[in-house]
Amino acid sequence: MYRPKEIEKKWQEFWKKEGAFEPAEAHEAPKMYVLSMFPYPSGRIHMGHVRNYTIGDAIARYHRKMGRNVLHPIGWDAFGMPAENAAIKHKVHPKKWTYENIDYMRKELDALGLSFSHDREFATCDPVYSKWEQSFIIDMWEKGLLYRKKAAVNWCPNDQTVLANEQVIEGRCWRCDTEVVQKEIEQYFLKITDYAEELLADLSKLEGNWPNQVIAMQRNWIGKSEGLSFAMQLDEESAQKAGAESFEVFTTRPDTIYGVTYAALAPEHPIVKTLLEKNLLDSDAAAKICAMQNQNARTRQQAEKEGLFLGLYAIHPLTGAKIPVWVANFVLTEYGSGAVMAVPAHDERDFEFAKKYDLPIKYVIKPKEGELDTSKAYTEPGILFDSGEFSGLESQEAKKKIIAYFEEKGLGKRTINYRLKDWLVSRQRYWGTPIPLVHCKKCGIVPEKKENLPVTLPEDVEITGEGNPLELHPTWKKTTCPKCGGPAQRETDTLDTFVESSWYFLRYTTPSRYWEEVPFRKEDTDYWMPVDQYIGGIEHAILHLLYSRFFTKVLRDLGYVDLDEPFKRLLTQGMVLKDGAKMSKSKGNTVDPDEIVERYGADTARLFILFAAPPAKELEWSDAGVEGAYRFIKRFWDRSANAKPTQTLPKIDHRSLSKEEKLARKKVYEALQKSKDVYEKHYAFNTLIAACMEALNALSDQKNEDVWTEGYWVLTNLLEPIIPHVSWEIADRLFGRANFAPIEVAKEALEDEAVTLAVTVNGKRRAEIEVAKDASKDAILAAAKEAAAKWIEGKEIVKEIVVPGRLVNIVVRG
RNA sequence: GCGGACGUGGCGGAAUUGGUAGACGCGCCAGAUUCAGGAUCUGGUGGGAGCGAUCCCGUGGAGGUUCGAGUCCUCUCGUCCGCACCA
Repeated sequence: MYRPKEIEKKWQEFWKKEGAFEPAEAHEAPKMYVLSMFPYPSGRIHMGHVRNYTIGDAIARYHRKMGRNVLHPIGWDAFGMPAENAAIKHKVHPKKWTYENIDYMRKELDALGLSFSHDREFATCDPVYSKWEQSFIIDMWEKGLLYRKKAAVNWCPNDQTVLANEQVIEGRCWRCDTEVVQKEIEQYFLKITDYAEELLADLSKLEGNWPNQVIAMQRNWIGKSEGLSFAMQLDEESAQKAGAESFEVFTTRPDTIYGVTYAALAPEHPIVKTLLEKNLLDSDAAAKICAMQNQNARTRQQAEKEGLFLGLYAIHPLTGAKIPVWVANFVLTEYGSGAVMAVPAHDERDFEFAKKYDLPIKYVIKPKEGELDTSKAYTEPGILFDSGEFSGLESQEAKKKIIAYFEEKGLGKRTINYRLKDWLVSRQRYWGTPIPLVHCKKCGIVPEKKENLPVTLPEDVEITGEGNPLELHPTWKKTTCPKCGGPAQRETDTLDTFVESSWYFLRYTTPSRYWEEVPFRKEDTDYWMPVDQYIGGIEHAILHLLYSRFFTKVLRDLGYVDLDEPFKRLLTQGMVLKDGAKMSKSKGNTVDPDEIVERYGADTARLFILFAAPPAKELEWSDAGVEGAYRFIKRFWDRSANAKPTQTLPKIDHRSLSKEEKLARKKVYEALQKSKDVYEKHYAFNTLIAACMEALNALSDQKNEDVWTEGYWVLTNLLEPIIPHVSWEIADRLFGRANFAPIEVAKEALEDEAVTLAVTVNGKRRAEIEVAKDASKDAILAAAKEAAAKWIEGKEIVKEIVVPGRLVNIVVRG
């Protein structure tokens, strides 16, 4: 009788007692670092976690059984706003709430039989973790990679904090979905833009090992574009009005420069501000511009193109023509220089704007073939005309020559622009890593001395949700200046929690007893890094994965690691759906993992999740499917009675077996052969499970005890990563687990002496023939013609094709 | 608009370099067992025609390459995801 509860409890206790999953500290055996993204301790695990950790666990267990030194750690991404929200709502301290959640969730994960190293477990809110994070932050400050500036930032009015660009989804807060507003405050930024080029270039190293989608998303996010930037000179009168001689513009289409008929500034452009301050625009115009400025990013995106003439004229740098200068709502202040040269003939946006305000449209590029259609913008490359000395050139060539001309004459220069912006890392929240900086009236902003780290959070705080508790604390921020010793104030901002998750994978490489002395040991990161297989949700395609790549490069340049990229292979697992929608509390379509484990056992939950869909695809929850998984395990358990205990793989004389016995062996070894690709290459666990099911079905059609025994020897090995508890129990009873090691494929079991070939006539399947494995082509053809006589009779045979082991195709005519 | 993924039975999904489409599981049908229900076991199950051996049609659609296409090429329709006035 299969009793999952007893078996699972037994082995979970055994694994714990034995410390069965701690990696060897010696750096001798070939290593395998398998990592599922660590969870936020929200309170309870959900099916997404179960899927994430089951996939990682299957991979880790496989490699362990193959004799590799496997690092498969777990930890807790423990800082963050939900803890504060819980504090506000339930009057419980964030620290208490967080650590209690961790204790509960650890039990839930253990109940799934996940083979984690528990020695290396930590929470990112542990002060001993903050200590090193603060140390890195100080290094970055000293290197100028962390800096402070006043900036218009994304402010979430609900969470009372700033958000990074990456955390604003369609104009709303990524966490609470509140509409984000703009606010100007002093903030800390990490200079991720210094690494834009390398972050972009190194994506090509990840190709083939990371999903294309993630690579494409990061490329797009970094958003590199090359072109020409130059100064548009204002005429004398305009310069006086604007209080500026010129303004900078950027274009990726210098080949269209002779088609410039106007210029457009962003509503926030300094020249526009000056005009407003000097009251040089009439009240209607001023009101209109203010309205544009006050539109948030989201509504502006959807708004119709709007603008107005500023009464200024610029000089075309090549033709000397007078170019009217407009303000326009479609010009983004944060990209490039916040101003554009407009070429309505060859840019859709400029065209739309020109049509609306009746501005001239001048075509200067024509297609290589065919007519120019002047009812719309022609945005493709082509041949230049009406472009002075550049007329007749192709776009590509003209771009180069025009940039060269500008550089030669000192008018402008070749420029690369990125969409990526510096990472805003400060948060006005309590439950985060304190930024280890001190404000001194005399010395300015000074880093805390490293020997004083960590700067820890005060515990006696009241969290109300209004303002920053560190700012409001009566004494915490009072300190002395690390430089001059005078009175000073601590920085009260804390770090974005994505900083913690940007290096946690390095921490795991070093045994916990060193954690007080070092963030991680170089010898350990040299051995373990990069992570061989990283597994997590696609929602981290940009945020976490880009920040981690950045941090790795920074830590490399600071001398901590010798590594360019942290994650060698990435698997983004699909969502878990119920009734076609993502499981969520608000939709009320969740399935509680604890209930499934309680009812069927962890092995059933794991089997169902790995069988129902390949890991990268969405997985539709099915109660009937879970029942099916449970039935399979029960059969697997019950039929193990057909095998006999042994310490060695039985020797079988293959030739003496019956057809059914041979087929059973074949299915068993086919599954074994498949397992290598599944566990090491494509992770299509569903197909391996199907192969094991076929093998069990085939074993059940015969009665040979040795074949049964051999079958279980192989199948408990293959299924151990997927359904570990029942596999350990059976393998322990039958084989003393002697089979938990690499197994050789018995080649004779895979080679049939007779093969079945399909006979097709003109590609249509007509018959089947059975021929000896080594039958000659002539013999096969003769058999095929006999079997397909009915379709060949009276017709001329044009061609005969024999595909060994597959089919025969006879092509006839008439 | 740009980028990515994808489209196969009632459902989830299988199908090496092009080589017997629908493995495996769910569901459904029938039978066995059981006091009953449930559970278990055995068999069947793409659609259509026929008593039947058999035949025809079938991988979103239309073409093409090929002895042979779910797989390759062209066009087209549709779904999902990400980014989006980025000059």
